[in-house]
Amino acid sequence: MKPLSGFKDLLPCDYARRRYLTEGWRDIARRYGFVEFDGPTLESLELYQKKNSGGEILTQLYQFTDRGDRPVALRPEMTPTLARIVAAHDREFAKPLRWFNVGNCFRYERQQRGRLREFLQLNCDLLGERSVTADAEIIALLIDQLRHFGFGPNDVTIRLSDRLAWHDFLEQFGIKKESTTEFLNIVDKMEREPQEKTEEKLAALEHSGLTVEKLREFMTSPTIPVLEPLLEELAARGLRDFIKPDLSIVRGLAYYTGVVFEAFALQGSLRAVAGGGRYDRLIHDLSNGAVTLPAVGFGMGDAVMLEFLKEVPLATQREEEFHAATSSCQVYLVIADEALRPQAVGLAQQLRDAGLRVAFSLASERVGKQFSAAENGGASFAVMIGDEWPQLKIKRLSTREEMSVPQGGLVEWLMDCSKG
RNA sequence: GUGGCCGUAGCUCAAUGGUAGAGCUCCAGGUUGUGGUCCUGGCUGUUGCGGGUUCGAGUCCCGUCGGUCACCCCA
Repeated sequence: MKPLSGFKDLLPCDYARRRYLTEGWRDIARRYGFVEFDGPTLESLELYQKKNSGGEILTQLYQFTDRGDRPVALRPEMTPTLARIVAAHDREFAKPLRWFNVGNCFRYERQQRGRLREFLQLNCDLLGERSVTADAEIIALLIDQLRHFGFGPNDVTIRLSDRLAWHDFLEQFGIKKESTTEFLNIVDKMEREPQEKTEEKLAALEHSGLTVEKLREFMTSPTIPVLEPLLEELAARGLRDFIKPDLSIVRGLAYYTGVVFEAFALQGSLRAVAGGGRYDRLIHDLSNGAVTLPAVGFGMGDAVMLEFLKEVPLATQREEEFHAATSSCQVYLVIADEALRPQAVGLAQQLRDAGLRVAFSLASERVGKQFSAAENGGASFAVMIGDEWPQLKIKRLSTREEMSVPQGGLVEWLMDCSKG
């Protein structure tokens, strides 16, 4: 029996990789004062159909009717759940809210490398602040997440856009509000489609005097006025190198109202590793107008990140250092004389009480095999318990150097070493 | 959801339609207390699954499941 397509069994080595990722996510989110929350994996279908998510994501829902005939869906993303929770508890928290979540999400789509049907996503959201400082804070957090894992401006870039720029543009050319989504879709596909196709689509739209040339001219203009304050603040943080203003980024989700951005991998097979934007109306709409709370946030998926980590040398190196530091065993007790097993387990207990990760052979085994097991488990030290008792021979496995320590001083000796 | 490629031992892969193999891993040894190299030996398969063609199918055909790439879109 295999797991379903798009779902994964996580063996210990897979889970170690996941832990590396999620511990990094949490660490950096907390540096920005973000607190972790969670919500249900299963939600009412209605939460996603209130014209909030919109587009593609609705066709990818894992949806079904539960035993009580309720239409339900596994969450495809965290934002609607967050919006629902925040709308319900609005009065309980001082603003702004800095909330994050690491949770599994589900989308029914064809699996590919970096894309699964169940995946883990980091979500960071800043709620209750309308100004550009919140946008900057969120984007800085996103960049610091990436920097933490060893990615630099040559590995990843934040493509930044703003839907407000497009709203002005639409007005200028007399394109109706109802056609906004359709128009942004054309923009989204422009760089992937031949010009004739774009012209054709544009012609089908009601407008006054808009041409592909004018559209292109607008998109390639050297400065985008609405983005300037945000760019300035990011520059003040020293993060400007990561940013590439790009009006072709419009994002698929319907609820975005202002700034939108995507973190794009420059190395390897170009992919979006994270994405987000401002959604000032979602909470208002979801609560039927009861709560109005501007918000900005982003999501970052584990499947893409774990692939990306393998493609950038510095990122790979950092991950390996993590795994070395968190190996399942630091100290391996080699029981050379089976008669001393009681003393050995006593030592193991002392070492474990002191917080060290300790392993030893459970069966009588040749010394060579025990050293092999020590090596295998990633131990830094092997401690020989044998003829020398009550002296112990300690061997540093990386250098093969050996030293002698009395059994009473072992804990202290190892604690000193593990500090250094 | 659409199209292409792939599926053989735990892993990576061989095998002009004619007896299913190699390397790595793993296990056991290389005389009684030392691991990452070395030497010897050993285990492992309903060739993803189900049909069909054929004297004979891992190989050809159909279906199905899984993987992968592109499209779509995105985490």
